[in-house]
Amino acid sequence: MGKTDTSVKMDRLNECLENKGLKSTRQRHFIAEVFFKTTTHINLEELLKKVKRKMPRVGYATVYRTMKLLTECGFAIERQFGDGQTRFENLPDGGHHDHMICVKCSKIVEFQNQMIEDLQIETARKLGFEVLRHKLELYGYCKGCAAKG
Amino acid sequence: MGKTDTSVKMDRLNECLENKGLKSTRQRHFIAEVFFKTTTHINLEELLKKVKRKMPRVGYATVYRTMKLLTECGFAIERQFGDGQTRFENLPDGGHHDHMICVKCSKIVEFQNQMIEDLQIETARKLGFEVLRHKLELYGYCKGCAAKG
DNA sequence: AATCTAAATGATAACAACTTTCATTTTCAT
DNA sequence: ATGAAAATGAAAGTTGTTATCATTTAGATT
Repeated sequence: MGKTDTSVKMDRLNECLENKGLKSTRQRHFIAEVFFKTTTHINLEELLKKVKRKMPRVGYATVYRTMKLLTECGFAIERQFGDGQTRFENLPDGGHHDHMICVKCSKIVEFQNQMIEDLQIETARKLGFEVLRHKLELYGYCKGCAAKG
Repeated sequence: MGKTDTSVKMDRLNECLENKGLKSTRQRHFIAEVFFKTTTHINLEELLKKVKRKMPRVGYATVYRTMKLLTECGFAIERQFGDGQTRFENLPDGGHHDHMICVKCSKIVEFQNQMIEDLQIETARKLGFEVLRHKLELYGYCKGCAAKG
């Protein structure tokens, strides 16, 4: 068994810090580590809580700044699902994906459809736009909630 | 020449107010009128400014409440493009549309592609989701900005 | 037309999430 | 070990949104 996914990311992060001339601190490392292990769309409050379990003295500002850094370095993606909170998600290994959000139970399901992506680029091109990134969210009822009513 | 688009909407708004047992006030009428005439994705601050030009005593809260009402009644759609502000857009006559946002000059272009919409519904269905509404935003360079570099 | 009552308004306070500031602590090159 | 530059943590400041409350107004009822 080789290196874990998280430890590979940690190496890449250290590299990134060095390139930017930033210092390698215990807090940054630990916050990044905790974040890399998440699989949900976590907000700062929740992430801070997780971090504090092992490093109780860490403040909100440090988590905020670290996530800003991880976003800049391309490790995290910021998402806003309309509830007024910014959520962070790990850059998915399997490339970009989109989201379906259940308006009843708030379940978030990820999906990917290459044909939609291609059509987006094509549609944009016709209008003279060059697409860098996009955001697609489907709101509706998940299987369970649709069944109930 | 018949009724203007705005005056038709005003009639429908009055009907809607009556149905809800709400009062028909000068402020509500004027704010709605100003909003109906906009073609951009306006935020509350900007809308308030426009309203104050003719009714200087109107407060932020009234504009806020009126837009909430117009959204409930289906006259306006709330949009969030990630800059931390809620923007309002008139319900388009030609049905739903999506947005392309230039990351350089902030230009917003609207577009519509039925095939993308169909694919969304189809993709969702495969995952047991029933789509009520969606949000699709393409971020990139507009014609002008792409040309400049 | 005057009166009444519930609703709307406008000023302002409260709130929530995000961002900055600054004194203190830590990293890391010397 | 030492010192300069950067990071941290606590707290204050921002910004946009929402709620509160005394006053005003719409519209029904005398």
